Amino acid sequence: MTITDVAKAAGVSVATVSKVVNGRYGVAPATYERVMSVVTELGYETSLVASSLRRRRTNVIGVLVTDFEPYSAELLKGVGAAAHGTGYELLAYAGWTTEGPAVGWEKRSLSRLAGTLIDGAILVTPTVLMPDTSVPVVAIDPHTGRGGPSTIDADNIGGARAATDYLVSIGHRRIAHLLGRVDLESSHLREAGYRASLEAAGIGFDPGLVREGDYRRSTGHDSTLVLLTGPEPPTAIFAANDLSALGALDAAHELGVDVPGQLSVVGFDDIPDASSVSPRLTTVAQPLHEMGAQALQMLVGQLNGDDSGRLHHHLRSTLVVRETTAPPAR
Amino acid sequence: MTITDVAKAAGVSVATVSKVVNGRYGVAPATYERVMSVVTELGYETSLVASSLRRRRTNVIGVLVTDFEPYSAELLKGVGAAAHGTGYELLAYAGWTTEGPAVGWEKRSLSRLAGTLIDGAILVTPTVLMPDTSVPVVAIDPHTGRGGPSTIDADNIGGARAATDYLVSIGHRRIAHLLGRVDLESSHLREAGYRASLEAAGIGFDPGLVREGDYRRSTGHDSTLVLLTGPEPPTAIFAANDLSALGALDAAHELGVDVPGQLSVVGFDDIPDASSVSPRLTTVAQPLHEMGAQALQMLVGQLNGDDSGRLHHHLRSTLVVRETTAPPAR
DNA sequence: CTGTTAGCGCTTTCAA
DNA sequence: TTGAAAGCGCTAACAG
Repeated sequence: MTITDVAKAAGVSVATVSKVVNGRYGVAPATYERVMSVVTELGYETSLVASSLRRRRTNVIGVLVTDFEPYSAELLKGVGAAAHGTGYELLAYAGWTTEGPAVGWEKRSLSRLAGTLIDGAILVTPTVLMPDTSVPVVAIDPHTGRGGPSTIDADNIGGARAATDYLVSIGHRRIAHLLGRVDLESSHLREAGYRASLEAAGIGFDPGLVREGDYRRSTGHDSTLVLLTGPEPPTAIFAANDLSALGALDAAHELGVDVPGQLSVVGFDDIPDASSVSPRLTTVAQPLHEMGAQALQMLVGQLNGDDSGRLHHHLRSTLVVRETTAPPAR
Repeated sequence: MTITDVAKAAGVSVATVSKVVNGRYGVAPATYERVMSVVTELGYETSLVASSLRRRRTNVIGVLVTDFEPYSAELLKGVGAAAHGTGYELLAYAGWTTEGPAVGWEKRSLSRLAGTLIDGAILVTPTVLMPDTSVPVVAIDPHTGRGGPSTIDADNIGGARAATDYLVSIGHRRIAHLLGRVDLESSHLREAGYRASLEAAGIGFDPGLVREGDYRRSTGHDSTLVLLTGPEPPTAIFAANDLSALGALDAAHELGVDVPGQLSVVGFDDIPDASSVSPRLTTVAQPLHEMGAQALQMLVGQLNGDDSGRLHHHLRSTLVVRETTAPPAR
């Protein structure tokens, strides 16, 4: 079902059909009617691909993610809600298909889509700096806070500080940390918050208590297994995100370690699963919906030419105490 | 940054670059190296749009949704998880931008994307029957169970029956129902389950207790307001989905009606919000992740030519009793 | 082994 | 008011 089929059926040229479909001037009313009736009868819709190749704008905004996991799904809801009434449609693209290295996926995705399919992009957790992009871009939880595109993130260092402070306040001294993805700024900031808290409490930093977490459930699981079976296991774990915290919970369960009786666990993000697992996860909440919504608003602003320059929005993060934290067993 | 730029920089023809990039035979090693070095230096990636226009396959599967709301986001996670390792990339498209009628949105989206951008599509809650599609299609929670494409859904009638049976079992007699989207089969089935339960319990059907819910929070809210301020308010509400159930909770809260003390509420779907609101929502859980995963597997099967014909998978739904249900006040 | 050419579906000048 | 033709970026058939 192409424009050529419609043109043939209506007995006019392809160009005329294009004009009718796009509401251009210079078409006789009778012709307009005839073409339109054929269009509705055949159910023709202009191909996004073909028209985007020729045209400048598509009115489609791309949300580029590595994967559709809980974190990006939450952001997506926020982006989606904010997109209503803006006249833009949304296209979410998961561009990392296990082949090749994850680092740089957003460059590939953006190159493949920008300039043609999408008018602008929201990059979720991009891993590299992209100085020159062909379309407006807003990054959520980016590699680095400055120099690149406009960014949105939550208070990573403050959130991590609050989480660790809380663990200290209820009596923990041996507090482990599961690192995030080392290619993301958020990961370093959360570690920094963790360290700052220990230092403020006068607790010496023990490198043996810091392990990779990678923001992934399986990695969190594996590292926790190592931690708990070591000579001097921690009494609490602060994981750089909820997914790896859930992995820690998995490992504790596997070893028969009671949470929070023998081990406290704190995550970061507050994805939906955090409040539905049992026991419910204590975590640092980021306003994910709002972050998505603000990203969309910033991008639409840029697309509409509100030249407000590079923006960097920092949203608040708040500790949510649930059921995976308790004073250490003595 | 187009293929022409690369060709120019490498001093070869566009066709040669294409061959190198796509790993075709018939390129001298020296040429290959030179072109490749230019490609990496310039960071060139082939445009998905342009290549899809010319080529047959794109290795991209489209997930077509009206909107990124909790229900479709959960499905998306399941689809995403199942897509790993299949060699397909995922593209989720939200095609309904408030302009024009919602009914038929999937036809428009599919026409715009199919044949060029995507090799196959997963349609989430499609509203019309689509007899002839240009690409393989799997529908989740479709308009109608038979005759169209392959489908996935959960036990709607059994779930609704279980929900209403439970309300009856704890003593409710005046049980209202918030309808779903009338263009979806699931909505009718859930109403049928509700009615069957009433009949089995010997409770007369009262049309005044059935109101529109539309699967939306705001509609659920409005209808509940009407219900609760009427002459003979219900003691329980079975909403056709969680979103409208949350709307009912909003309304009850607004009127100072205690849930579950003065009003019981049951939803359907078990979206993440159901277990994180307060009080936590009693609901009928659908295995959303699994539904998404199965949809992807079915579609990949079709794309790979496993001609197993039209499939119709029915998954189980289970009542999850939480905190919004209690015996009626006397 | 390399380049020329045609064409995917569409929009947009520009002539007729 | 209409249509012919060029071209968006790319791939594939075919010459050279």
